Amino acid sequence: MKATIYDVAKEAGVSIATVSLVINGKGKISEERREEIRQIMVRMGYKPSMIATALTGKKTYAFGLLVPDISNPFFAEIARAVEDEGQRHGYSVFICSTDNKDEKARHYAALLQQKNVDGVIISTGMKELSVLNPLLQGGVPVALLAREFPSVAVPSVVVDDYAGGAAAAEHLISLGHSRLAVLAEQESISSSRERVRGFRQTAEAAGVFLEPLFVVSCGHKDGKDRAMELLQMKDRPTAIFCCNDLLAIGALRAAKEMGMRIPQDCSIIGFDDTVLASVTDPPLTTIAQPIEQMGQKAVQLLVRQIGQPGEEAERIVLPPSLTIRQSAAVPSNDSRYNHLDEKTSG
Amino acid sequence: MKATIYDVAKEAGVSIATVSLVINGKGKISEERREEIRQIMVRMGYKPSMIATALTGKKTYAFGLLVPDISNPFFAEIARAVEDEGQRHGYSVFICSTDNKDEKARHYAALLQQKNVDGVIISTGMKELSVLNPLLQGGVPVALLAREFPSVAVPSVVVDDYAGGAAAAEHLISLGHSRLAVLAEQESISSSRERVRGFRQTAEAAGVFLEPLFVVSCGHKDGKDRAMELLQMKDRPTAIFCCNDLLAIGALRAAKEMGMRIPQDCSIIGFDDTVLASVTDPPLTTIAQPIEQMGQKAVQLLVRQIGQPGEEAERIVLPPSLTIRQSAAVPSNDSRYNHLDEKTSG
DNA sequence: CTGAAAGCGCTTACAG
DNA sequence: CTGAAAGCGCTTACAG
Repeated sequence: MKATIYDVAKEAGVSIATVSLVINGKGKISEERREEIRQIMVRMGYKPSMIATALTGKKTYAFGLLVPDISNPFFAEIARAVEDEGQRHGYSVFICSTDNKDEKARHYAALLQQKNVDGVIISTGMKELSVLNPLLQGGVPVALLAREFPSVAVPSVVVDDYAGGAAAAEHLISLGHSRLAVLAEQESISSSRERVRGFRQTAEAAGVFLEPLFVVSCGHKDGKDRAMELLQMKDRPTAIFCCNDLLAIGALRAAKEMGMRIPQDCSIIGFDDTVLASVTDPPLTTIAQPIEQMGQKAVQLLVRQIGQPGEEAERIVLPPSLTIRQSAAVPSNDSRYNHLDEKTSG
Repeated sequence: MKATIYDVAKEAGVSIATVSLVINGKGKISEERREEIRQIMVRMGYKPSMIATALTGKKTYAFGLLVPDISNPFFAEIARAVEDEGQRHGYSVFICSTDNKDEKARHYAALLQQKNVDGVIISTGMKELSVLNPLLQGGVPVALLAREFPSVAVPSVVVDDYAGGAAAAEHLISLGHSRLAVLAEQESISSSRERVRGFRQTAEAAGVFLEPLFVVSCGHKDGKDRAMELLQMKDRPTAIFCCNDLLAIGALRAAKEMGMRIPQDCSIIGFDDTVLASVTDPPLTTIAQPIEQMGQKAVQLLVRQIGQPGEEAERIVLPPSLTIRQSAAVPSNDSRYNHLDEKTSG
């Protein structure tokens, strides 16, 4: 069997208390003894059992990461950042894919509590408070990542969605577009609403108003269909702002199926800047989220909370940035799809 | 604080032993008492602490998943499959990205052992046995997923790499290609070697021999560069078999940068069939791995081992399948890139 | 049918 | 400078 603290104590001819003290670098023990015991530990291949350590009231050095789906590239990248930063602070992470279902989220939250995790990072959408509340009441530190829940004071890190939407609008308008459309996520997703709001207000400030019919929200799978409807309207938009890259890819496909060329016949701009964006054809111009930084900040918030519970809930807002690739360009008038008047800027 | 078994015992007026028995559905306890105690548990919101449970010699209901990088779509999809099947059996999973570095793998392996996980699924490349051995010697159940380590008897699930390579060759040859190239992964990756072997032998059996210069192995980042070199050779290949989708994407880019059209000027075929494959332009024809099934089988192997240690190490080989999209086609002679004799079949 | 007691592998006051 | 003892929240024989 694996060596326990008793084995090394016996081997060293001391009590387990002494061994415990050297493990934790505590107490006043002669440096010689300390070193001697350390040697014995490595010789015996002794590693303290973290579960015993945890039972004794200390931490489990594990936390949970709730995401909609770990196989979604955005969350996979988030997970990597969280894992690395967690590791840096000594934590392991449990992955929990919820498919954005409150029920699954609740189930995972309860499970994580039973496992006595030191905290949980929530990056999944939640309709109800019923997933957050048990955690909060159980005194489990929580940090929100790329998600918010207005009514509760929980530390969170988000990208400035409004600014992201604004940047998209600015780019499109500077390119000379004036018939703008938006492919949004479900109404319930606050980040998506903010992106649309930023996009709309910035466009309007520039004198470009969004046709109500041109702003549509999509479910998980119907991005392509919605985009196609958009592109089939008369006086169709010359540019589409998509609230995430997956949606943008749907739009790309819709356009391709209709025989349109991107960006000549229609500009498309995405949001997130995951691997996918660099791989599509054409590569996506998109609003980049600082994914790595977001993951890092989230675990830092969580770790701070674990260290000093009851701290004030900080809210970190990170700036997005525009990544220009090739899916957005100056609108052209010579395409067979542009049979309408276009006020092309300079 | 959270309720403990003592709290519910007191509330129910029984001993903690009795409560424990009803928790575990053991012992002979009158159905009324049992039910009464159950009610009390739900009323008090009592959930047994899994860490105490684990200390008592039972399981932690957690296992580790070692992958090169969770943000790599292939492994992200693997992780999702593993998570779901794990969940189905009552296990949570720790993610561990190793970047294919033995040192990181060893570190994670040791950590997982300290955390007393019930097992670990290894899906990361390892150069040395030094990562596997401590686990094996520590009696930690292990299952290999999409990776093998010849010299040790560990349950594993892999795709039939040879057959995958063969399928790629068959497809390309049936399309009429005769100047075939291969973009392989590092020599050390056994699955890649097998794919190349299957590809080569099948081609040769059909009378098509691979130019030695046309078989190159790439590191993590230089797929595009290697592909470009390939495409710049005189008598350049008309088709490239890439040992994973990422490499194929590199080849796609190389071709695009050189002004070549895919598949008209060169056919490209990948391996894996992750999300990426369906998003590129043109969408990738690729050899699909049954990712979900692989993940499921791996956890089943692991769970079986946890249940009955010392079982014989089973090796499960799953068949790959060809997913035809648009990156491979009949070689054309009219391209400016095809200035050379081509024996185009039928 | 149910309780007392030991034990899992640690940590932490408390003595000395 | 170091040890004896209690305790973390459970499970498991062993009695009765």
